[in-house]
Amino acid sequence: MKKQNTARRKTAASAPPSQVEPGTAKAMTEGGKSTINDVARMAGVSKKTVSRVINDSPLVRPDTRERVQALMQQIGYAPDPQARGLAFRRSFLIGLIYDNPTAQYIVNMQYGALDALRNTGFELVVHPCDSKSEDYIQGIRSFVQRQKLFGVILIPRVSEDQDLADALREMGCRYVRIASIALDEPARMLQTHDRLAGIEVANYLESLGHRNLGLITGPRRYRSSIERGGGFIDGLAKRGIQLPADCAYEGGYTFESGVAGAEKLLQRTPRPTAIFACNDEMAAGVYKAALRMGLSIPGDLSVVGYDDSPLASQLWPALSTIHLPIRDIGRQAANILLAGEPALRGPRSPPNMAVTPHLSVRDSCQPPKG
Amino acid sequence: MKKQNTARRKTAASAPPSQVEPGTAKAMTEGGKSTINDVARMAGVSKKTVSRVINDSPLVRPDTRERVQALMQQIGYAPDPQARGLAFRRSFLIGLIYDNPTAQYIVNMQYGALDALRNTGFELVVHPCDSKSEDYIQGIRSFVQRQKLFGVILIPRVSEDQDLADALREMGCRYVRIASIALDEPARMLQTHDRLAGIEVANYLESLGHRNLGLITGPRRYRSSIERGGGFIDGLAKRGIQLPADCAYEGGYTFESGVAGAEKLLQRTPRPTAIFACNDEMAAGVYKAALRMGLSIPGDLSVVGYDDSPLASQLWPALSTIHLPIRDIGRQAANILLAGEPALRGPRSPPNMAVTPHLSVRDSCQPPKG
DNA sequence: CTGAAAGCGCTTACAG
DNA sequence: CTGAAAGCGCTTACAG
Repeated sequence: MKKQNTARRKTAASAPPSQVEPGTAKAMTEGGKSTINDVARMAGVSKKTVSRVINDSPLVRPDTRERVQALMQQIGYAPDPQARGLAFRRSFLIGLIYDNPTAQYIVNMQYGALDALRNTGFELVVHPCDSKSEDYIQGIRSFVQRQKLFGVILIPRVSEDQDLADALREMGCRYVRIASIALDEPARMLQTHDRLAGIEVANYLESLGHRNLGLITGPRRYRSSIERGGGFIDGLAKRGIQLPADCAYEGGYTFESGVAGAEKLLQRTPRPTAIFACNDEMAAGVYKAALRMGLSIPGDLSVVGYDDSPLASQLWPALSTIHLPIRDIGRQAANILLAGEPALRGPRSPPNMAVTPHLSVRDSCQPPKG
Repeated sequence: MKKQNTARRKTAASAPPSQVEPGTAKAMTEGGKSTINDVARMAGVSKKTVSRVINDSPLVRPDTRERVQALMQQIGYAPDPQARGLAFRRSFLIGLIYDNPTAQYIVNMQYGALDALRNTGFELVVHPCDSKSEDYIQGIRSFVQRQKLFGVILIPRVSEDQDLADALREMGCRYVRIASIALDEPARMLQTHDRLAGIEVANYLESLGHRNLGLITGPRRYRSSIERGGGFIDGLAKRGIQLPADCAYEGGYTFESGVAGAEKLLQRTPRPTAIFACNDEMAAGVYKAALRMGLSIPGDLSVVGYDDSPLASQLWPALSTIHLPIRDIGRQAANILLAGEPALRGPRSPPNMAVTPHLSVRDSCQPPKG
């Protein structure tokens, strides 16, 4: 057997890649996909050696590795993720866990994660959930265990739940949390720095000359809301403007809450000349309230949103808003999860760099009248 | 061995479910998940019998089945999808394949599919693609084969590609096509009847008194565009109104194309008093163009959209639009895929009923002036 | 650096 | 109706 292997090896090594023995080549083309056994037989090595090549083990002679790799390439062999997973006791699936944010956010995050996963042999499994439900962590737990997930990506608001993170860690499940501040160790975090963006909005509106400002935040239980609104308030304070308590309204990140918030804020005397809504949906609500009251944007009221969703450029006038590179965030999150994974096949996606939100200026702001 | 099994069986059968032998129970709790072997041992049957219970084979005595089922329930046993998949030569994954429609559409479709998949042991893997790219079918082909997908759900525009459907059929991969008309046999189709919706819009606007109408369609290569626009034209014709050729504009389902289309249409004499845009994004573009020209909605111009995206209710005035039960469509599509699958675990989702779009009337239309 | 044996947790023939 | 054997396509110890 060993002799035969050696003999075959020589044949294969001296022959150009296109001249594989016809019989063997046929055996693999007709039955559908080829297996590790086909590769081993054709390369004249044991399947264990092929396995080592697949998994980038250093314990393979360079020329053996090259030969096997060329052969795999040639016959289009790719290891079966299920078989590999069964032996590894884990799958090659990555879960994307989220709780009801905006559709555009989710879809872009998916695109980004898939950018990083392309040609790695990993796939993305989506798992929406309801973080307000009593037993949602149990649902995630069984999802992770049943599928033996390689890891999960956590999006706000679930990413902010420490109980969930603890549960995952206890189960030995890798995870990355996408959140506005560092809630976890760096290897498990991707920060979006929402506070900086809030400060930038404050600076922008102050520099336009606005002194009477309004703020519509998201729900208090969202860390992002606290950071965005807090950054705004701090930014104003640094420039000598104290935002009165009745100039901040707690919204719910929904269109309707934006309408309600604007109606409340615009009744105040003096009337605010600019409003920062902590997401675009609420900013659209501000548009509705203002237009209904006969106020023009930006003539009578400047508005700034957050997210740069498609909505922002589809409103009229187009909304100035904080742009978040969500797709890139998704890519980086998946990258962090895969970092140091030897079983990776194919090229890696570009390296990670700090994520920074920035203001995208459109047509919804101008200096206040008079 | 056989005797021992019989003896054990009696013990287990006579003991209440809560009194499993401590030793055995412990063996399964400590090591993490229990396997088919644990269940077999504890139930005093062979693993093959347990397998039969799992797969709902009729070749099991009712009382044996019940006993095994109770035990599985009690110890929280669930078969490993990877091992099962390896033996079955297919996975328990369902692919959602789509090409760039609106985010809300995709996300709702995912929710719907997951509604049907909940507690079935199947998971949803997302796979966006680019149907304009030369080799996108090859990409899908390798995705399907690599993951040995159980089946795929095809969303417009990829669902309309006959080459893709042929490729999947040839590979023996189940699929469901979501499309406006019957492109395939019923077991592989879910119709959305876009033509009916187009007719409904025509009837509605005609009944309000509009006689000068404008139409902004999607791209010609989208079947949905042809159906929506065609239905509109036919509906008008049935009521005695011929839509002049220069009153129909081919858009691209994008905001910008809506702006461009409206600008073109509104230059015409007599000016249209109502415009039907074949999706909400383009309708938002019509808003922008009209407002910029100083026309009020609905005072000077009535507008109808299609999709009932969040955008529709966030515009001001709120947009009247065709509502599509997308989540339900997703659920039904997954249901069709799973139909007749014996390996299903857990309760099925509600049965399928015809999907019908309907007009959701809001504030963007009124009778024409004068 | 390389390989033969055993095993991951299930299932499909094949017997009874 | 039930079970023992072999196998799905990989990997992990264990030898050499």
